[in-house]
Amino acid sequence: MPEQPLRADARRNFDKIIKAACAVVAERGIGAPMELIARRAGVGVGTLYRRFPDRGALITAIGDHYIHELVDATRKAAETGPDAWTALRSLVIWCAAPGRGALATALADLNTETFLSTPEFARSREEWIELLDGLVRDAQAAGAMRADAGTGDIVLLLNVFTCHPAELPARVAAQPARFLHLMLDGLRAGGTTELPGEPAPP
Amino acid sequence: MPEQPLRADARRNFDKIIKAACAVVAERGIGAPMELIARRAGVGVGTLYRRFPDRGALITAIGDHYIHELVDATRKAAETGPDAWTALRSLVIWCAAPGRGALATALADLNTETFLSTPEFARSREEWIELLDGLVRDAQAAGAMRADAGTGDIVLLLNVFTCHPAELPARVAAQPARFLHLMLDGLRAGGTTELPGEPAPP
DNA sequence: ACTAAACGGAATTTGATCGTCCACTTCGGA
DNA sequence: TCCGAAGTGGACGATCAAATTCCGTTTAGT
Repeated sequence: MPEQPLRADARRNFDKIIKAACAVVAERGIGAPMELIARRAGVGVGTLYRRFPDRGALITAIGDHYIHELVDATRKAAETGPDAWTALRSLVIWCAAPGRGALATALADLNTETFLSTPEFARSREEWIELLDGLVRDAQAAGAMRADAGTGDIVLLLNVFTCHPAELPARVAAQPARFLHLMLDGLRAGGTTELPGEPAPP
Repeated sequence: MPEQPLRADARRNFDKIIKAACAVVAERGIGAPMELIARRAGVGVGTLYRRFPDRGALITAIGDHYIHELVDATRKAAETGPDAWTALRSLVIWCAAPGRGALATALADLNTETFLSTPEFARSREEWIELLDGLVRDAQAAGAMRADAGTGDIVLLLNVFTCHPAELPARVAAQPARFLHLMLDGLRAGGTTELPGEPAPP
């Protein structure tokens, strides 16, 4: 989101930095060393600091980037999937892709005072919840998803699934799909266990 | 595991330290500040260092403590549960109890060079796998558990579920049972999705 | 009552990360 | 082609958190 048009090379570096920062933050969390990020981007710390005055600015940029990607992916899934359940499933898989979920978890550590309270962020978030909610309702109406779980459950399930990869055994990281499917089956209609507690609100 | 008989008060502190260390490591991982552990145990850092020359020694002690608890819990579940599936289910729930799973994940970060390669540890681990394997086979033979998932899958599913609580949204931490049940249903016989990949070996 | 053992926590040491600064390089318009 | 603004990398000094040591004081146990 640079205000002034950047010079071509600077623009390139900006992108490289965001990308690297996403990866590194996913691996090491919000407090990852700035230098590590710079290195990963193939750039000097000086360059990093020129574009983002401090860690806060960088993290904000990452969060912004992430929420937009998320909304896009959700919308695309809704449009593409032959039916709501399929869309839901592919969205969940998208969210849990290596690094993506971890990034989300890391970002969740953010103080609420940060950009998480920005009206712009709030709007994106709401948009996302709404899309997701629509999918869930449709999937349930179609009888594909058990009625005793809600949108909030999905969000939480995702959170549960998405540890920092660094903390996962290699084999899980290597084929997360297998375990995701186990969980997804748990959500399908015809679940045999009565779930304890209340459906979590979004 | 003190060699020489300790003075009564020292023995008491030893236990308090192990307990506190388990809790703190579960919350903050392997690298948790030693002072935090000491404080949590209601003890000075000096005392902590008197008993455990360095962090390594403390972590080793914790790991040792944990693997034994795990084997015991598994054996007890096998003996108690009216059937294998019930035993399996209650064991999984035991493992994912607040703090327990997180401790396991934290310990998994350990370098293999550490005590994880101790013959004694290896033996305990094997014992555990064997017990678990027996339960899984029985549950599958009884038709209660889908045949396309194995012991290794359970171990990994547990790993997936057990992030550091510090990194989980409060609501997940507050009622993990709900999400566990979703996953457990995914494991029950009659799963509707063909799982990708191979059953993970233990 | 006496001594070896244990205690707590202040003080010191160590190591890591931050963010600044500046000499050098590159882009892109004239 | 040339020049200045914009951009770059990375060494450097300040800061800080945590590890570990040290020692005067307290306590268990005989």
